[in-house]
Amino acid sequence: MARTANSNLREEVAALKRQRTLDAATDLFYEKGYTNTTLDDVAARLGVTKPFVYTNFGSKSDLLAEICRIGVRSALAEVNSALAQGEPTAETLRSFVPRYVESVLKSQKNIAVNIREEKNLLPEHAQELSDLRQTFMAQIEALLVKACAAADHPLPDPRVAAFAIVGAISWSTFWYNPGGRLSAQELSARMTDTILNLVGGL
Amino acid sequence: MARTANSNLREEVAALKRQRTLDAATDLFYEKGYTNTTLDDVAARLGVTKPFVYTNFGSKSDLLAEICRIGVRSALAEVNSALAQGEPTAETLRSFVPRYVESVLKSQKNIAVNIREEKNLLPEHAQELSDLRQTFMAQIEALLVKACAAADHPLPDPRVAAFAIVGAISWSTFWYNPGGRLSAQELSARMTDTILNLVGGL
DNA sequence: ACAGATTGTTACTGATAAGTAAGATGAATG
DNA sequence: CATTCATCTTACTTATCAGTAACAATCTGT
Repeated sequence: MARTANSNLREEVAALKRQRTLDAATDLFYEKGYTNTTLDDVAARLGVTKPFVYTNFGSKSDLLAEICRIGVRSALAEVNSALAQGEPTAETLRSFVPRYVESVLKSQKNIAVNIREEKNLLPEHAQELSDLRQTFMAQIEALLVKACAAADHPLPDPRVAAFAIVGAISWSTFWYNPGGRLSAQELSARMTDTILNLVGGL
Repeated sequence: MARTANSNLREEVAALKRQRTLDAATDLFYEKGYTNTTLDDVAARLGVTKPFVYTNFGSKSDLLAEICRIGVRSALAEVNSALAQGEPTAETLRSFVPRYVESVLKSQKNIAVNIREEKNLLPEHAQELSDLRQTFMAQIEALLVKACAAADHPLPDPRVAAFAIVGAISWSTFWYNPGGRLSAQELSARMTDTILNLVGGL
C-alpha cells in the first residue's frame, strides 16, 4: 500500500477537521461570547454532533486556548520578523506598523476573543498566553526604543508608548467592520499615519 | 415623627446596600469574570445571602448593566464637560486628556468589565450601552476636529484618530496595576504626553 | 410589651450544558 | 462477502446556578 501517502491524507483530513472546528468556534465565540456558546452550537454549525468536537480538542477551554494562541502568535511573528531585519530604524517602524495592523485585522476575531475571554481560560493557558503577550510587549518596546533612538527622537516613556500603540491597534478588533467604510488596507494606512504621529512624526 | 428625616435615612441605607452590592459585584466580575461569578459569591463577599442581592437588582444581568453604565457615563460626563467650556481649542484638549485618563483609571474595573462582558448583556442593555458609547465617540470626534481646526492642524481621519485615542486609553484598564510602578496621576501625565503627540504635538 | 411591617434566610426548583459511555455506521482489507 | 478498524451518533449523567416561595427574625411606632 501507499503507506505514507495514505498517512498523509489521513493527517490532512484530520487537520482540516480541526481547522473547521476552530473556525466555527472562533466565529461563535466572537459573535455570542464563550459562555453563551455551547459545544452543541459549534457542532451544529459544522453539521455534526458534539462528541465530534472532542475528537480534536480535549475540552471547551482547550478550544478557547487554541483560538487565543493563534492571535497572539501572529502578532508575535510580525514583530519578530521586523526585529530580524537588523538594527531597527524609523523605516523599520514605518513598515512594521501597517503589517501589524493588517495582521491584527486578519485575526480580528481571535484577538477580540482573547481579550474578552481571558477570565475563562484555565490557569495554565492563561499563564501561557500572558507570557506570550509579555514577550510581545517587550519586543514592541525594544523596537520602539531602538527605532526612535536611531531617528534621534527618544521617547519619554517607551513602555507607556508601547501600551498606547498596541492598545490603539488592538482596539480596532472591537469596532472594525470588514464590510464598512474602510477596507483593511485603508484602515491600516490611516492607522499607521495616526500611530506614527504618536512617536513624533518620524 | 421626623417623617422626612426617617425617609431620608431609609433611602440612604437602601442606597448604601445597593452601592456595596455593586462594589462587591464589580470586584468579582473584574477578578473572575461575569459567568465565573455566582450571585452566591457576591452575597458571600457581603456577608449576606443571595436573595439579598435580588432586593436591589432584578437579575444578575441588571447588575452587570449597571456596572457597565457607571463606566461609560463617567467617560461621557468628562467629554461633555470639556465641550461645555465653549469652542474647543488645543488647550481644551490638553486639559481634557488627563481628566479622561484619570476618570478611566477611577472606573477601571467598570470599564474593563464593560468591554469584556458585552456579550453577556441582555439585548436591551447592550443597545443602551452601545448608544451611550456611540454618543461618547461622536463627542470625542467633535472635540478632536474642533480643537485641531482651532490649532490649524487638521486631522486626516478624525474618526480613526478618535478610536485610536480611546483605544490607547481604554487599553490601560487591562494592564494598569494601581500598586505598580506608576500612580494614576503619573500614568495620566505620561499617557497625555504620548496621546498629544498622536495629534501632532499640539 | 406588642401588632405590624420590613428585611433577610433557608431550602428548593428548573434549566442548562459539559463531558462520556456504548452502540451504529461505513470504509478499507483479506 | 465477511471482518476489522476508525469515525461519528444517540442517549445519558452530573454539576452548577439563576431565580423564587415560604418562613424567621428584627425593627417600628404606639
